[in-house]
Parts: sequence; C-alpha cells; structure tokens
Amino acid sequence: MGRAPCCDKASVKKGPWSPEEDAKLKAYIEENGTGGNWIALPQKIGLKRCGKSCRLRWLNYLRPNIKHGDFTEEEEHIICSLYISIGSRWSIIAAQLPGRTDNDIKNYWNTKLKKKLLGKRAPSRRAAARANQDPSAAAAICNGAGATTAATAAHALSSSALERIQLHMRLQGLYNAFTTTNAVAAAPPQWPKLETLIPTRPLPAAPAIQPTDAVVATTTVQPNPHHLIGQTLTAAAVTTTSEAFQSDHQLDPAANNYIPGCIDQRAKLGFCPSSTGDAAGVEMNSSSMAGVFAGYGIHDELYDFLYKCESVGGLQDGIIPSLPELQCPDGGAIVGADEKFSTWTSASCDYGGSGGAGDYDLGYDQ
DNA sequence: AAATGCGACAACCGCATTATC
DNA sequence: CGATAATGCGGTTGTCGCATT
Repeated sequence: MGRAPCCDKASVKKGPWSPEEDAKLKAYIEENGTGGNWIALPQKIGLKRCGKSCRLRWLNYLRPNIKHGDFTEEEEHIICSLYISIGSRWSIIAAQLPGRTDNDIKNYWNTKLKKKLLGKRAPSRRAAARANQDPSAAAAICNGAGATTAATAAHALSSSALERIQLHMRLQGLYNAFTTTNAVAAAPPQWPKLETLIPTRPLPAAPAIQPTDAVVATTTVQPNPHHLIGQTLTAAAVTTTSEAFQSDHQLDPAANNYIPGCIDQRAKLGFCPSSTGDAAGVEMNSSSMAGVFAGYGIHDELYDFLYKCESVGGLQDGIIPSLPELQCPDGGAIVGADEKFSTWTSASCDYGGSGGAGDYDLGYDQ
C-alpha cells in the first residue's frame, strides 16, 4: 500500500495556471498569508488545485521579487561554483541568488549551463528515451571517443556526479594547460575532491557544520572573481531552511540586497571574507591551485573557462575543444579528460581525502 | 505548408524530512 | 514514541513555440 495522496486527484485541476487562478491565489496570500496550511488553502479560496500545486505556484511565480529572464554572469558563476561544490542542491544554490527559485536555477542549469560547461550537446529527452531502449544509441549520444565507457560509467554514477566529475576534469585540464610552462608543473597538484561539502541528508543547523576536511569544506563563491577574491560562503549561508534564508536574506522589496561585487551587500547573503577564518566556512577550494597561483583558484579558472576561454583554447562557439591529458595524482595512469574518466573513477584513485581507504568518494549516495 | 526536432519553462510526482498529535 | 499529516526538495514530464527539414 502506497502513500495516501495529498489530495483528491480526481477533483483537482492540473496543468498551467490561468490568470484568474493566479489572481485569486496572489490576492489571498497577500492579504492573509498562507495560514500555515497549504493543503487547506485552495479550498478556502475556491481553487480546484492541490495544495502543493498552490505552494509551488506561489514560490516559483507569484511571490514578490521573483526574477525572471536571463541570468547574469555573476549568477552563472555562483551556480557553477556551488554545483561543483555541493551538486544539485538547488534550494541551497537558490538561497545565494535572491529572486531566483530553485526550479529556475535547475531549469537553467539543465538547459543552458550544463551544455556550456560540458561543451557538448546534451541528448534531448527524445534521444535519451531512444537510448534507454537501445544501448548502442546511448553510445552514439555520448559522441566522441570513449562514448562506450562513458555510457557504461553512467550506469554506475548519477548524472549529477558524472557532470561534476567532468567539470572537475575540464577545469583540471585547464589547470594543467596553465601549468605546463610553470615550474610547479613538475609537482602535479592534488585534484580537488568531489565530496559534497555536507552530508546528503540531514543537513545540520549552521553552527553544527563541522567540515571534515578543510580543503573540501570551503566553497569560495565569487560572483566575479576578478572583483572578489577570497570571499567565502559561510556555513550559515548554506542553511537549508527557507526560514533561515528568509530571516537573514529576506527578499525585502526595499532591500534589494544583492549587488554583485558589493562586499557589504554580499555579507548580508552570508558571504564573508575568508580572512575571518570562519571555522564553519565551507570550501571547495583546490588547495594546490589556490596556492600555486597565489589567488588564482578554481573559481577564477571557472570564470575564465566560462567567459575567457579563448585564450587557452577553450570555448569557441560553445564547443569545448580537446583538453590536455590529465594525470592521476598518484602519478599513475595518464588519462584523457573525455576518454578515460570512467577508468579512473572505477579505479581507486586516491584524492588524499578523508574518505575511507582513499577510494574516490563522490559524496553522493545515488 | 506540414511534419518533425528541439529548447525552454512550468508543473507534477514521489520521496525524505519535519511537525503535530 | 510511533503514527500521521504537512512541507520541502529534486527529478521528471508535459506543453508550447521556434527552427529545421
């Protein structure tokens, strides 16, 4: 026996909301609030909608100060940074982008940013559906060398984890490209770990976050790294509860409180200078990268990668060119970014992390 | 002009977590 | 303390409009 439905499916309307429904819901909530009970709300105002549907409509569309339209470079950068750090925790990411909803960000990632970063056309849903029925088609979708191994690996790893691996590899590839002429290239840096910075669930209250690994645990979020080096996302900013966000970062109509590049305003959002040494800060800082380039860290690379890649043979017409080969930190296998990631993800590449016997740990349990 | 493919976005679904009794 | 309801969240699907064939 499954879970009882939250509402009578037969009597509720589904599909797009009409302007009349929007007006009803908006007017009621603006006047009375939600009353703390979404399930009862539609009956109160005579809407033939599921309470969950009303909540979603309000949060994603009708709520004041919702931003629609194109994302700015700063917003893209924050999304990418956080996605690499924590994966598809859209609600947390959305908490850093006032006016944006998790649904918006999720859609934007899936339709635009992912392609931009991974540099290949993502298979359409139709193509993916075909691929599910035909393994050879799946390989075809993962065009390029190593498609078969990629498809195989995809069975073992969630798409989110896979994307994060690819993002890291591409960034690492760029890093190697940068360092091939640098003396430090002789000592390949440790790869940034891909562990999520916080347990999948439950997420503890902000003060309780105790990073297990300082290297993993700090996410430097730099809306524009060329303006803001070393701003860190504090654990408080990673609090999942909407209440926490609302109280600290309320989208106050009068306080349009996000001004990219403005440290004071950013502090309101939970960004604080890394120099504060906040022990609960979370970082996805690639220690070696930050150290080597004295301020040029992974997020600067990300910025360059997104917007300035031409200088290192990067994005051109949205297509990411072949990347330099990557070296496993143990000095072992030399792998190509696209071709062999499945090899080293299945092999026991040691990232020098805290995850057990050195086995690669995505930090994902999917 | 019609059919098809595709991208973008809104909305739904179901599971996990939290609150309440 | 367990059961149940409510809420939050992330993944998935439906739909629409535009581009291409």
